[in-house]
Order: sequence, then structure tokens, then C-alpha cells
Amino acid sequence: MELPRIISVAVVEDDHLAREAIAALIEGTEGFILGGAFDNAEDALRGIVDSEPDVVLMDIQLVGMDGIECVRRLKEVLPHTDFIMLTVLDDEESVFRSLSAGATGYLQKDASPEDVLHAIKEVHEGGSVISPGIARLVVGSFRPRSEPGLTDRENEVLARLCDGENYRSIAERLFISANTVKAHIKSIYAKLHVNTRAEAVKLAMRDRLV
Amino acid sequence: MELPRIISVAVVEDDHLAREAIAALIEGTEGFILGGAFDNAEDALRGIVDSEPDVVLMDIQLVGMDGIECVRRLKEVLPHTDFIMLTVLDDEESVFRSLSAGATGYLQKDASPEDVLHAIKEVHEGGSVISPGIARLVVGSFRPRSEPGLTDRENEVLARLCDGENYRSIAERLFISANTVKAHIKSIYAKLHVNTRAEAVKLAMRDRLV
DNA sequence: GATCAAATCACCCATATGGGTAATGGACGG
DNA sequence: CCGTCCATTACCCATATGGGTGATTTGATC
Repeated sequence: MELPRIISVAVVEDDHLAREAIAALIEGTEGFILGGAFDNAEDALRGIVDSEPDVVLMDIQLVGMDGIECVRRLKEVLPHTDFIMLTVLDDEESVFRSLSAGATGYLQKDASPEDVLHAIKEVHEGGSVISPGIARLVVGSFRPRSEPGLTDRENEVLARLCDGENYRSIAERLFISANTVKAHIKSIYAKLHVNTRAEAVKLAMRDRLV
Repeated sequence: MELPRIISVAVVEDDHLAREAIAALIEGTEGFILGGAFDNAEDALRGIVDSEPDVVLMDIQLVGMDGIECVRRLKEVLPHTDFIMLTVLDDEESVFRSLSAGATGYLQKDASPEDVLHAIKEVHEGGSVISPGIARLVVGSFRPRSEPGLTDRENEVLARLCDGENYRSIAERLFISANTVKAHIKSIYAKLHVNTRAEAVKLAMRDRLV
């Protein structure tokens, strides 16, 4: 079924010991080959574009350009290369910026060598691996925020609002008068503490009310 | 450090064999106790509210109410209970609806018994476990969509638009005339293929343009 | 039976918005 | 040097929007 292909892995890590440890792990494991090891983002940008590894293990905290920006730039040039962040950082900011930049994996530094090798394999096979603690942040971002207590009817109207429909259009769709739609919208604005459509839509999207 | 606590696990699964297999796995493993096994969502709603297990393994495809809706309702009553979807479904719809409903884990049915036990532990310790293929969908949702080619100035205006500011307010903030703001907005609408603020904000939020 | 929230509808009014058209100057590349 | 894109500004006009106020009906709750 699966051809056992050799996976080329590059490492970007400013800590000498950590970098050497990972490099040794890659080189010492069958099925993996080291496709470069860098201690800063600038060198990595040049080297990785040339060597085109299958997977890149990237630290975030680097001197100069950080690992997230490095991923963002490399991903533009090498869209088929997979990036796994390997970092001590576990704040929302770092996690979401990394994923936005194009990382497909996110491992905390306490991951075992086996975890790292397993993550590389999974990512290379089209999957994604995220440390449990980090994954909790990610799935948490899908939960609706506070319920603003909109009624069913108001939610219907809000949904139509997000589609850019005007009073008349919403009225026709819900078989009520435009004045009623207006009344619902006024009520929605009061509950969401906004006073324009744009703000209402922004909140609805951010808090996944629709 | 860690007190080895017994984890109570409930199972909701309509397939008899699968349910019994999981129940046997839970009962036969030290550190776990079976907190209920149900073959439909309606019985599960009643039983799980009473037994208050630590973790619930939930199938999605059930006769009657589906597992996602079941999670949504249970999570409201039992916010501290963790839910892991255990399903063959791997479409975006199922995944995102599940996470929105309050699932903290999502395993595909081909997960090994060890995977399941490991996921239960991780989730119970405050983490989250998602099968690699599913996780790829999730992280993919954080990537910016296509760049609509907005100019820098247009992006500035779009950002202000998302904050619900009007022509005058944006004009003052950017030190330009309201007419110019209007011109930028017209250009933004053309590029995004929309013709109202609401739609523009919706797109900007959905595609993370801001 | 009284109370209350939700849904429905109406009217007035000032302002905001979207669409159309046109023009100017600067920057940049061919 | 010319074409093009961008940022800038202006004006007209029909319609949409937001805010204020008030009213009726219905179903649920007490």
C-alpha cells in the first residue's frame, strides 16, 4: 500500500544542544534524512528554499526574524512543504499566528523523540499533529462565546443580516413586514451593544452566533 | 505529582458490537470505569445527566437525535464533562459542528484501543486529541483564504469598516476626505464582489483579511 | 386572571450608504 | 515619454439605515 519513502527533514532551532539532538535523531532513524539544520530564520530562508525538505521543524523564539514569520515566507515559496512548530510557547497568540502562517503541526518542547518522529510521519502523510494542551486552545476557539440571549426570530434576522440582505429582502424571506424586521434589528443591536450592521455582523462572525 | 484518579467513561454508540467492545475496553482497563452505555441519544441524555461521567465517547450517526446535538445539550448541563466524538465521519460539516457543540476530542473509528484510552486520559487532563486527518481540516481553517488583491489603503479602510465606523469617522482617522473613503470602499466592494458593508465585513472576518 | 416577553406592525425624520461619473497628481515600469 | 495603477477629491441622487415612540396580539408563566 504505502511506499516507504525517505522523508527529508530540516530543523531551525537556535539552541545548539537542542538542534544537535534533533539532527541526531533524524539522522539516526531509518526513513528520515536531515535536509538542513539552521540556527536562525535568515539562513533558514535561504537554505530551505534550496534544499526543499519535506518537513521543517521550526522553533519560534529566534534571534532576528521569528519562526512564525519564517514559516509564513517559506510557505509562500514552498506550499507543499509541511511545517511543524517545536516550541516552549503555548500562548494563544503564538499558536494562532503559527497556524495562520501555515504550520500544520504544533509540538511543545516536552514532546518525546518518538512523538516528534511520529508527528513528522503523520504530517507528511497529509495529517496534522498538535500537542493536547495546544489542541485544547484550538478546539476552544470553535466554541460559541457568551450567548447574548437573542430570540429565535432575532437569530434568523441576524443570519440574514450577515448575508447582506436589506430590510425588504429579509421581510420577504420571513413573510413579515419590513417594519417588523426593523424592530427585530433594533432589538438585536440593543442586545449586542452595537448600532450598525457592520458591528453586528462582526460580532456574529467572531462569536459564531450564526 | 498526579493522583491516579479513576476516570468514569460513558459510551453512546448505536452499533451493538462496537458499543460492547468499547465498554469491555473501559471495564477491562485499570483506572477506568464504565459510567454508562447507550445506543441512542435520547436515553443518553437522561442517563448521562444522572451519572455525570468524566468523559463521554459519542458516535455521531444515531437513529433519532444525532450525537452532535446530544453533545450540545449535555454540555450545557454538564460543562465540566468532556466529550470525544468517535465516528467514521470525516467531513468538515461534522467536524466543525462537533467542535462548536462542545466536543474536545475527535477520533476516527479506526483509532486503536490504545488511542482511545490515551485520548480519554489526555482529555480528562485538560488536553484535546484529534485524529491527524481531522486535525488537518481544523488547522486548515486558520489559513487565510485567497488574497483579493486589496491595496494597503484599502485594507486600512476595510479594517475600519469592520469596526462599524462610518465615512466621516474613517476619513478623520485616516486624515483624508469622506469622499475618498467612499472611493476606497467602492473599490473594495468591486474586488470582494459585494455591495454592502455587511457582506464586506462577513468576508473580511471569514477569510481573515483583517 | 394578571403579568410579561415575544412577535408583529406603523410612522416620522435625519443621516448614512451605494452607484454613477469625472478629474488630478504621483509613482513606477516599459 | 507614455500607459497604468494608486490615492485623492468632488458632485448628484435614490434608497437604506438607525433612532424614537407607540400599539396590538399571543402564548407562557404565575
